[in-house]
Formats: sequence, structure tokens, C-alpha cells
Amino acid sequence: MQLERDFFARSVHEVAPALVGATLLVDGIGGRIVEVEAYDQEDPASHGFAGRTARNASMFGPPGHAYVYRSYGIHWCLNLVCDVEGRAEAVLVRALEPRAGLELMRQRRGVDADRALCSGPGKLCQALAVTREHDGLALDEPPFELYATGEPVDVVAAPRIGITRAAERPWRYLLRGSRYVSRPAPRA
DNA sequence: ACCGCGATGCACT
DNA sequence: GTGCATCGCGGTG
Repeated sequence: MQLERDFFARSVHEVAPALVGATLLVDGIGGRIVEVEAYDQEDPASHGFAGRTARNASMFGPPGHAYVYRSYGIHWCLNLVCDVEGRAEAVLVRALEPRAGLELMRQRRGVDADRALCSGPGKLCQALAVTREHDGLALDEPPFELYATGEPVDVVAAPRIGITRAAERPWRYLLRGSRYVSRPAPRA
């Protein structure tokens, strides 16, 4: 079942865990989402925290669109924009379990192991060929496809990765037991 | 298993 | 000029 745009028209703290297990494709290439992080307007680690700029404009809505930015000058990172009354909220897609287009992913990534194809936000953008051209595009139109989970999903919450501010907030959500995440969840 | 570092773009909290 | 919502490599236990 295709996720509609209004799936995203609510708090990122509801949307982020609900996205674990969904299927994300870009031009038919992709897989099952196994790891995401939530970023909200009051979050010092969020690009939206300091207000709207040209770079982060698509993070301010409308919901159901992509926010793509360059990270560390090298990688691209893909966010799915949520929205509560004009606030900047988005889900960073951090890892996929590859399911469609594995051979093309291997070519784009230059590695063979399935586990190395989409196990990180920069990696999955390279595997799915997501770039600035995708910034602001609607998620329910080509080249994007987004499908709801078919089965019940066991989601684990953990602290976010790679940030220096508000690093303690447990807003990273993982599919329990998945070997395709960027890093395993801390031991409980 | 850990840790350090270089690559590289671009907005500055 | 500095600091990242990163990655992969090469060093050391």
C-alpha cells in the first residue's frame, strides 16, 4: 500500500518509528527501511533549529516531500519531511535492507557485500543515486515509491549517531535484529 | 575490537 | 576560518 502524503502531516515523533519496515524505492532501486532518526524544530542538532535558509527550505514543508543535503562535503543524506503547523521536522533515512536493484547498487557503491550497500545515510544515497536533484520532490510521485509495512514490526529506540548536540535523545529507531543497520543498537 | 585521520562542500547555532 | 545528521582505510590491541 502506497503511503500518502498526509501520512507525513503529523509529528515526526509519530512518523519516524512508523516508517521502520516501510519500503523505499528511487527509480525502482531500494528496499526496506531498517533505521531512521527524528529531527524536530526545537532540536539543537536539527538543521531547522536556527530557522529557514535556502539550504534547509524544503525541511519547512510541505510534508511528504524529500529534504536532501550534502554532508561533510562528500555524502548526500535523504530526509522525509513531516510537518506540524509550519514547524521544520524530518526523518533522516539511515539504512535500508537492500531488496531491489542490488546489482546496480553494487556498481554505484563499488562494494559487493549486501550489508555494505545501504548501511548508512551517505551509503544509501549513493546506492539509490539520491542527490540535490531530489531535494523538494514529492514522495508519492516518481522517482520515489514508498510502501507501508506488510507485517507487524518490532522497533527499537536508541540515541542518535554522529551528532554533538542533544546526543542523548533516543530518537533513532531500528528494526530489531536487522543486520543491515549502520551500527547495532546499544545493549539494553 | 577499538581509534585516528583524510577526503571534500558549504553554511555559519 | 571552523565545524559538521559521514565513510573507509590503516594503525593498534
